[in-house]
Amino acid sequence: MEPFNLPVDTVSIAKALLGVVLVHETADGLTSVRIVETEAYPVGDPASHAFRGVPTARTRSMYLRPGHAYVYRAYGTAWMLNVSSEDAGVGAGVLIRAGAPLTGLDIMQRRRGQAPPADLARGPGRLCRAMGIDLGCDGVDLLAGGHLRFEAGETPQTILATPRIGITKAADRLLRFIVPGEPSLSGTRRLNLSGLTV
DNA sequence: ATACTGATGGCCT
DNA sequence: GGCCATCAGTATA
Repeated sequence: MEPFNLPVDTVSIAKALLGVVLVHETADGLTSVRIVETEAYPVGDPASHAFRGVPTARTRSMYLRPGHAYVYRAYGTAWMLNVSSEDAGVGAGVLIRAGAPLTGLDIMQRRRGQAPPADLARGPGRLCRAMGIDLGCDGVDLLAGGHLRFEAGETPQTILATPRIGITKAADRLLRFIVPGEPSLSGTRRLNLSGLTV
């Protein structure tokens, strides 16, 4: 297993995670995706669950040192996977918004129902659903080589920063990071800039 | 193709 | 009681 390290700064982690392989081994088998879309929720960000700076029962994992899973439920139906950032005791994180499926496509399809391969982990809720990630994964050290873990992947050629999706506060900040052109990018609006689909 | 809506848990004032 | 870091389904074009 490859040694794997992350920077500490939230925005740096959000960029560094693009191209990284996320692996989950469960009783169903092994699934993995290549991360193509992330969002940073830095210290002081009004859109962050840790905005107040005080850990709660839900958000305590955001205060762990970089590389731990913070899993929560959005809108009562979808799980969201985040990666803690900044030093221990500081609340911040990076939302994993989408991945390109690599292995275990059959398992993902069993969990998600019939869907085009590129759509299986397209969106933060779908990614968790496809990979079997739920509250039980909260607090896991993703750098420790366990069942839910990061593995080194191919560094993307280019990274693009865009506004974040689905939030109302600080919506103008360019804290969503994508690998341009990936078919597994989320968002109903797909911009097409001079022939390049982002 | 886009637009709207219901389901639903947990945290907020 | 209101507000979401969402998704799948339905309706309309």
